Amino acid sequence: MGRRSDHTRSELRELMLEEGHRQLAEVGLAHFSARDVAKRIGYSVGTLYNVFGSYDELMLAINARTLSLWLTHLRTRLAESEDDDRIATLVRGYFEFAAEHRQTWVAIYEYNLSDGRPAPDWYQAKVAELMGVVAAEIAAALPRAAPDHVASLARSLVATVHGHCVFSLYRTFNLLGETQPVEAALARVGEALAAARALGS
Amino acid sequence: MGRRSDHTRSELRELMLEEGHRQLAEVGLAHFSARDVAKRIGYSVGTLYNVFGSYDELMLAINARTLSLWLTHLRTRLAESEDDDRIATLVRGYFEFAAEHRQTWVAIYEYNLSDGRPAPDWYQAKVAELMGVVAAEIAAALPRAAPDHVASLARSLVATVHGHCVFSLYRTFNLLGETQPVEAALARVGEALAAARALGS
DNA sequence: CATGAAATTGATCGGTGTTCAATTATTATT
DNA sequence: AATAATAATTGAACACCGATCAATTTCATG
Repeated sequence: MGRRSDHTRSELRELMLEEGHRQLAEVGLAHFSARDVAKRIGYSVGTLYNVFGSYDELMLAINARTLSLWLTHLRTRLAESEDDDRIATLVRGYFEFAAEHRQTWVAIYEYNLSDGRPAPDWYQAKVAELMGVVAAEIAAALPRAAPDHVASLARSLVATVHGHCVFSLYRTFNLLGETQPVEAALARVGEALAAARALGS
Repeated sequence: MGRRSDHTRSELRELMLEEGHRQLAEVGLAHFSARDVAKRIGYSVGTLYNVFGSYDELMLAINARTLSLWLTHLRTRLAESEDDDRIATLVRGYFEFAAEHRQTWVAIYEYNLSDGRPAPDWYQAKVAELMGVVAAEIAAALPRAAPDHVASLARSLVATVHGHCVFSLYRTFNLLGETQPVEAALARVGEALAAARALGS
């Protein structure tokens, strides 16, 4: 009983993406199932494969959606923040989003494409957009720095914050003696910026 | 045709662990299969489950083995290094090991126990041992620092290096314009130590 | 040699991603 | 309006996976 005109192709895609994202947030990557996503919106597995082509493409689309949500989260925090330390706002925003969207955030990093292929350009562009937001704030914080240096420092600082965030969320590494990962990350970022300023002036 | 006396229980465990580690290194976590491990050493699935009890315990044991290898790698590098910057040696050792043992190293972080249970104490102790090696070098580098401060800084610096290492190994995040992650990590660690020294003196 | 305990097996279960012939629904053509 | 062509949808089938457990085989003990 096909319902060819119930939804257009793009409506169907949107339906699956929405349900897929909800599903991933609920059960986590380990228990995520494309079959279930299809079932929950009342279609069969075959239709999902007709729309997305493969599990990889579905997961990529879901992760891209998470990246978009993350981007708007960061931009909103920047816009509404009273704090004039915009980089600290970014760091806190990084942790906030990861904590609030644990499962979908983790999936961004834990899902690797089959046989280790790199992500397609459109996806990498989304990641670059996120990095761009950071780079812009770092450029503002270091007016005298060269663009190359800013980009490279942005990557390094994101890596720094990411490392702290990962260690705070993964229970496997929860060494006893709790730390304050956000404060530690802020300290490391602050030191790096101070060092860059000292060198650049 | 059971071969009850071919191997003792611990020999069997060692066999499975060895083959499991080799298998994981070859095919990666995504294609790793307990069935295959059993088959390759000439036993059936049931026997593997008789020895390890569950997939979780097998993976935990394999990851623990990777941690041990990592530990000896770091200690060896420290012992044989001509460089008097022992912390730089540690940082380079971190990257070296991750690059040389990609699949098994990634599994340490990507394998999460079922339903999110925390790792058992004996496993967390292994992780703590690794952290201890780092903490010892940081304590030596900051003679005037309080032990609490050293431990907390050690965690933060490991997180920093880890973040850089992850970004350098995950192809999904390979933003164009390659960086030198090792150098960046060394710079961040150096700045943090300099800041700690400036504060502590 | 007999017996009972321990080790080993592999069929079985419910699940996964993926494929694809068959069916159904829509559109185009006559 | 009837028919042909096209597109969408289905779900059974396949080859895997982790996990279970009754049946079998091995071995030490009496």
